[in-house]
Amino acid sequence: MTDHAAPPRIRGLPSRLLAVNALHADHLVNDGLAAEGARKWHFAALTALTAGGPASQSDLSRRTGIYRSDMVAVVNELAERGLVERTPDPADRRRNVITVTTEGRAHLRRLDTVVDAAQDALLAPLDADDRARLTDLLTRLLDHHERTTASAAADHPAPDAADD
Amino acid sequence: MTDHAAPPRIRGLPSRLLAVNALHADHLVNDGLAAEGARKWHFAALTALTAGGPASQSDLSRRTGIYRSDMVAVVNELAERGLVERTPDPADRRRNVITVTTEGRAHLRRLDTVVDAAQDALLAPLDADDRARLTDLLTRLLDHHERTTASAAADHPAPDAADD
DNA sequence: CGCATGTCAGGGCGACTGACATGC
DNA sequence: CGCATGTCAGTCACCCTGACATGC
Repeated sequence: MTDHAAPPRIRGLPSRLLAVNALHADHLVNDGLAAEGARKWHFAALTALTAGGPASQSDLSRRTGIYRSDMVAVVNELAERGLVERTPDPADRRRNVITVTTEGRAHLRRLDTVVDAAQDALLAPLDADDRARLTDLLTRLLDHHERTTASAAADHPAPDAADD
Repeated sequence: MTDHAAPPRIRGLPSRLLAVNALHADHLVNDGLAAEGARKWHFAALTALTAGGPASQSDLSRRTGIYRSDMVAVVNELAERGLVERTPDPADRRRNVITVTTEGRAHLRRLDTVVDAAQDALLAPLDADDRARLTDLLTRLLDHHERTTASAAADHPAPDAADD
């Protein structure tokens, strides 16, 4: 082979490494979820609801990092499939209270295994120690940038669970 | 504060950590480049050209990870601004040979400092050792998945410089 | 012939911005 | 009054799939 591979300058750029790896990770997760007829947002919303209890759409938006405007469609889809219920909040008539159904919980259980499998495929080349190191480093990065971003911004949710 | 933060289950998912951090990184890089009137692709293409020498658009596509179909627009924009030149290849009349101009090199020098600054902002919370660790882990992940993906796929470029 | 190149047309998804009616 | 909520409409970048004409 000649010398025309991608320049190391660009290959090793942290921002690029993050982007490309995130792409691969996304494919793994999306492919898995697609097999169950779901997408990242369904998983994120169901997880947030199961872990944090019933919530308004705005709450859900903040918990998951999905925009309020996009949350409408997500809840619609989940509701159509009977995975959540959307009922008006008697205490605050602006709100809908979103609740997971029993089927929703069952569905989430299946999604969980699929997502776990994807994480495993993603991290395949790393042993347990390296996985922990990577998670730790990424978490520290995230915390830092969430803190930094926190000051600005009013409408958009704290980038929380933009991804699976 | 109450207990309604994002569920740890989702917060700590490697695929999500990658996605959210990649988003932050993208913003940093894009904002920096925007100040110079450029975008990721411009930087990627100019870098590849400068490092690897003149190339056809297909070559460039393979080097950078930008799809052939999208490369057209990138080269158009760079050419309009006089940063590259597109000349027919006499040896193979299907091809255009793309060459960086002097202005292109000067421009890239400015982009380089901007991108470096973005990397620095991105990695701010990590010391030199941790940065090296992170880069190493991400590189290993990338190598693994490139190898795995390599078997399939014909048309699309090896995901190389999809970012910045 | 099969294969590569440049080009265009277009789909799909996700991030993101407004605006607006309703209700607090 | 200002502010939050749910909703709709729509932009933009990126990822990705064809298809097609030309030339090797």
